[in-house]
Formats: sequence, structure tokens, C-alpha cells
Amino acid sequence: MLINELSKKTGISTHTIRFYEKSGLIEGKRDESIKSNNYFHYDEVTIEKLEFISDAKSVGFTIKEISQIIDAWYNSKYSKKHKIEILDDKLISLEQKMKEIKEMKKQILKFKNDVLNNRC
Amino acid sequence: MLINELSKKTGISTHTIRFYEKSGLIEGKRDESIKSNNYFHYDEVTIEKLEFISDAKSVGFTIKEISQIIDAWYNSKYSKKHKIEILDDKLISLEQKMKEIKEMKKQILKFKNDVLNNRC
DNA sequence: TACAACATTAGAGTATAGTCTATACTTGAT
DNA sequence: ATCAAGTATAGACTATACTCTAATGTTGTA
Repeated sequence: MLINELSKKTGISTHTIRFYEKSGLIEGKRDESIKSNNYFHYDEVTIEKLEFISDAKSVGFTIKEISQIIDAWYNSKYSKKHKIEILDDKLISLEQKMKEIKEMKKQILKFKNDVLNNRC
Repeated sequence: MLINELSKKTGISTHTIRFYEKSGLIEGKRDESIKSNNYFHYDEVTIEKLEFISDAKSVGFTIKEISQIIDAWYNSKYSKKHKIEILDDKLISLEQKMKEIKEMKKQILKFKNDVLNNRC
């Protein structure tokens, strides 16, 4: 599929898709049999990746981190050991985020309690 | 205390403290009895606020959101009802973040499993 | 064949959250 | 009195992650 279809299927703008492509997160392929244009073609895996990127962004991962995860999954250049290292690293960081959110929840509940009891 | 001491006690640079002050997150007071300078003085509450800002930033709250929370706590201009609304809104957003992190954890565990089983 | 709709690239512009520099004044120790 | 260290303000600069514009080429339908 071409970029417009990809955009419609994922809800991500063509601008942003091109930005992700430049950033190395996704990769379209040019059809060598067609010489008249140089349009990029995208497959189903790219849809998967874009959906993953959206989810990963909302948990606070940066483009660099997302790039690492995608490479640990889809890229054959990395050794098995290296891939597991990257993924374990991200799991640890997710545990950390979870802890911080729980603490923040406690803190805001305390604020709320203080407001309810007119202590501020 | 003056900005340098505040910086040392919180580990936040004086530049960033001034940036937070401009952004309305914290507020120093000038000592009216001293006319020779216009140095800002900070109290213990400012330390509390800066510590809260650091924590809130790491869970992904923006400066605007943090500003709202701080105002819901320390600012007397808001009605009790409004304060509770703001805090409840942030609690909901924390619950949402929590869910997203759990989903991402599952996803990465799946990736890890695929790597371990040579499925990619 | 005309032309709207889609494709590409390079590069400019925006928002957020700092981070740093320049300039100038104040304070405290020697 | 001097001078390093601290303080204030304005504004420039940076990084991240987009978002948009301009210029130009391609495709498909009337």
C-alpha cells in the first residue's frame, strides 16, 4: 500500500509517517519493476509497527527507545543475546514507571484528602 | 533561603528553578526590608513543590498539568469543588497510564518470548 | 489531454522543556 | 578597596517530536 492508505489505516498523518521513516522506525520499499515513479510501498508489518509506536509513545518511550525495541524485534542484525538485553532493559524501565505512577497516585490522593478536610 | 541553597537542596539547577518560577510553578518572595537587592527568598514549601515537580515530570505530566495540580493544592483561589475536579482528573489519567504500561509490558514480554523461541 | 489527487524531498516553523550567555548589580571575605 | 561568588533579567540556543510549506513529479479519471 502507499503512504496515504497507510495513514488512513493507522490514523497517523503522512507527515508523521515520513518523519518516522526518516528516523528509522519504519521502512517502505520501492518497487523496482516500476521505473516511472519512486513511491514507497508499505506492508502489514509497517501497520503493526506504527501501532506499536503509538502505544510506546503514550507510555513515554522516546523515538530512540522505540527504535531500539523495534530493532530488537524486527531486525536480524542483532544477536539473540543483545535483543534480550534491550527488551529486559525496557521491562525494567516499565517497572520503574509503574512504581513512580503508584507513588504519584498516593501523593495526589493525599492532596485530595487534604482538600476534603480543609487542610489547605 | 536564596536560589543557590534551594538548588543544592533539591538538585535542580538555578536555571531550571528560574524557568519554573517564570512558568508559575513556584514563587519566591522579595524581602521588603532589604532595599539594597532584589533577591528572591524561598521557603520549605518551595522545596516540597520542587520535589513534587520532579516526581510529576517523571510520570509524564507536563508543566501545565503540574501547575494545575500545584494550584489545586497550594492555591486558595480555587473552590474546593474545582480542586477536587482537577485532582480526580489527574487520578484518572494516572489509571490510564497504568493500563497502558501493563499493556506495553505484555507486548514486550511477547517480543521477548518470540526472540527466545527464534520466531523473529 | 486536462486536472485533481497523490507522491517525493528539502527545509522552515512550532511547542515543550529546558540550558546557556551576556550584562549588570550585590555581597562577603581578605 | 578589591574581587570572587552569588543574584537578576533578557534573550539566544538546544533537543525532541512533530507539522507544514514549497517545489516538483506521477497517476487516474472525465
